[in-house]
Amino acid sequence: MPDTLYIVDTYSLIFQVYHAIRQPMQGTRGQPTNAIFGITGDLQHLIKEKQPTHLICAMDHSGPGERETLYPQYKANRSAMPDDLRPQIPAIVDVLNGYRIPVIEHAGWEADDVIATLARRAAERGMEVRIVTNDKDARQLIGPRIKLYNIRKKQFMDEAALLEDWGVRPDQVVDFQSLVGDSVDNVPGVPLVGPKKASDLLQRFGTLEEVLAHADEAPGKKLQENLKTYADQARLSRELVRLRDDLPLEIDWDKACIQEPDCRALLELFTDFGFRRYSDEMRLAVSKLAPPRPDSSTRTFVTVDDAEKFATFLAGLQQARRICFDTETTGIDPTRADLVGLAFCWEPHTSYYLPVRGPAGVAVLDQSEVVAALRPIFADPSREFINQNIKYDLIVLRRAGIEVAHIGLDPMIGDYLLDSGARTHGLDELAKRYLQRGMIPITELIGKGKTQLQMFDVEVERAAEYASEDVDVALQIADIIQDKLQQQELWDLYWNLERPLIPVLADMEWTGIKVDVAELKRQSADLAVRLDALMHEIYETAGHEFNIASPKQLATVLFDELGLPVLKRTKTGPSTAEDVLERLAHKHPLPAKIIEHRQLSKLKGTYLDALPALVNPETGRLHTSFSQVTAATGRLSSSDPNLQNIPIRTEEGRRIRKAFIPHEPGWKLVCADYSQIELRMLAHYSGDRALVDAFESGLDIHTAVASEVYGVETTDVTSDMRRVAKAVNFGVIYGQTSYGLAALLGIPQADAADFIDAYFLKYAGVARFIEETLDLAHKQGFVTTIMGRRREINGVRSIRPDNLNIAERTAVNTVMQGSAADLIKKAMISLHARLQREQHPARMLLQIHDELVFEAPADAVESLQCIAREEMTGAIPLHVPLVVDIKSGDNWLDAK
DNA sequence: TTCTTCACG
DNA sequence: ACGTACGTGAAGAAT
Repeated sequence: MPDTLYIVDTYSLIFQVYHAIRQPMQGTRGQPTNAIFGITGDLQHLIKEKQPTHLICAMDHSGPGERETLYPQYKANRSAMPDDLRPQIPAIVDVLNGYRIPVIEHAGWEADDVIATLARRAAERGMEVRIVTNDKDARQLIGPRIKLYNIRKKQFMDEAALLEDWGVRPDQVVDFQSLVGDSVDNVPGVPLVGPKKASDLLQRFGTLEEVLAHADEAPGKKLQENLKTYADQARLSRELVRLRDDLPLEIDWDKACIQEPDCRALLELFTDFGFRRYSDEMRLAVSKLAPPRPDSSTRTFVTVDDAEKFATFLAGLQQARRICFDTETTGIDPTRADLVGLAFCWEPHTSYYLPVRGPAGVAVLDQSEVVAALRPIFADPSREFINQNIKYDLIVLRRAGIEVAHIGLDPMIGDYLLDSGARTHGLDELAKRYLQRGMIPITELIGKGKTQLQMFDVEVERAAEYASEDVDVALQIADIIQDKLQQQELWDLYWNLERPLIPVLADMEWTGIKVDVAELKRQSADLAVRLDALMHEIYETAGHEFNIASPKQLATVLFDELGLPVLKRTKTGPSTAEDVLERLAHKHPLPAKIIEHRQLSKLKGTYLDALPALVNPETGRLHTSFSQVTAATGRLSSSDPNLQNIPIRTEEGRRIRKAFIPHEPGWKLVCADYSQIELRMLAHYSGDRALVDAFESGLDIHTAVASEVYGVETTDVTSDMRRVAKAVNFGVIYGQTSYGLAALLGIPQADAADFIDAYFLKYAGVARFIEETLDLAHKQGFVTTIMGRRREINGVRSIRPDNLNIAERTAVNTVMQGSAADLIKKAMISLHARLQREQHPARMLLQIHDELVFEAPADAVESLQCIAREEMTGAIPLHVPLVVDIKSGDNWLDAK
């Protein structure tokens, strides 16, 4: 492959994107950024998608050029640079520098001439050249190695494409333009000659001179006259249009090679411009620039591998009050992981590793002796234990027979509270951020992929080095994060909410939930039959077999073969998402069948077939993992398996819940749901009288809102009115647009807009709350939930058009979603404590954002309901009543 | 690894 | 010009 050079006509691109992005965009200091944003996107597209080996940006040099000397009116029709574009130019140069893309300009000549020169010289060196421009003048440069690239349409123009468009060869382009003229650049041309005539004439006579010489043979009297009268004007035009490709440029081709960008500089720029996504990407790139690992001689670690060393270690540990520890185990699922070793650190730079399992024949400690000796120390509430992701170790230790009484700071969770939007809160990441150092990657010990080893296969000394680094680093970082949490008034949130939640979640994960595997298999077999029949119907309807699960193949069938209209596109092609298929369903029988097939195969693949494989063979139950640090709003997330998205909305899906059952006969599942928790939060925050009243009245909230907005009695609210009101109620929480509401309800956008207006008129307090939230978000750069959780928000505009932008929707939604998350966490903690205190047999199993699932003996269900209702409704006093619906049953379906 | 789709609140 | 209601996780196809 020859080298490929992309030459960017930078100003051409700047004007394109400036005019393309009409929405006002502002950086953190209020400066306009739309063109910078557009250019950045274009550069990334070029670098990532086109993958050139070389890239150069050509820019006009300011000041009059030689063409003006030749023809003063040249480019006189070009409007001056807009005021909000000019200040963006230096910023764009900064971005180019950040990407280390050379900027080339040449006094007195335009970028076009620079481009022409670069293109010729590069082609002579054997490079493939692509010129990124919309400027028609550049078409004269097209050649065997030189093409134009239209970055907006993502299309190349070569000789063939040129012939198709203008009907001329590249060497005829100058003559073509001289005949036609160009009103934008104020190039005169010959009157009456447009693209079509110019093309005909040139095809017949070859060149401008020949056309002028044979003026008499041109069709039409007036045209013949014009060709004679304006001959000199055409010749002048030729001089204006013809580009110079012989500028005396000094080109350092090495500098034009694509280089690693200066990520730190770009991060700073993008942050200043308020480019959320780009700055996130850069932050990621910066974080990948691995800092050096400190010399291992700066810390010591002791491998405690005999009784004598163990005794010495224990004596030291006894003295320690604040202890960082970590477990090395046989796996990542704590409910089935066995101990391989334990690491401890209570003073910086000195740590200990206790191997209990190692490669064959290596001296290790006896696990039961270690456990027996450590048990009372972990159980001592006067000691504080800290660790990265301590919930994992709580479960591992419990499995090994150790309970941890007193938990201190988990740096992972602390970091999450400091910056809930950070991509990860892993220890290696924290080490980079807080200590500017790298760590031994686990893959260095056990490898990765298929050949991955077990921790106990690793030489004990190396395992010790790795494990002791972990605890040492975690302890140091814990101190730093603790300071930051205290400074930022987040300590209370950690200490009294997130920290006490850790053992609650550990308990829930440890307990797990029982599933009826036979029931899942029965349902799976049912669906297999239906899917098979459906598959054959689909093949028949389509006329041939194809992979129904492949959006790409499906798109070919729907849009190419059946000729159905493309209603929506994804980045890579026509969308086949459900809403699209739904709108196509009245045109053809296939889309409906696809929808059904998709739905059933989703249920089968994601739930019915996947869940049985995840049942822990030791416990016979499913043990999900709750993450406390994943959702930026403060919600929990659930994975491996995700038990927060078990189907409920369709009949077939709902049925899956029949397979979730209590772990013992005679027990029941109990579900306790907060009713309209986020809307109640909205009422609480806004204090809106009408909304608070609606909740106090105890009426169905959607009916109440419909009655208010439509101005009818609640008894006269139709189901359609309620449906609209319900959508708007959700819309307020999400930061709706009239477009979105209209699409959702299938009503005209104007109607949707009218309803939204009417809503905000009735609920003016809600409108005020949104305004205040946005003001605050803009001023302080973050929003806060009811318990003081913070989420950083970038990109809230100071001057807003009708709709909220993404950052603004996020800001408003986070206050409600996050506050609801705080509330249920608080409830979980007090509920858990109370069940324990009262020695209640019930166990909390799952949390699904506004719902808790328990299991309890049948005769304890009633008391559980009382306790749950009391603790949940009373978790945090609000300005509106909280309502909790509770049901019980023999399985999750019956308990909902 | 990334994209698309779809399950939930 | 682009996208279109917030927040998640998993599966399967394509790259």
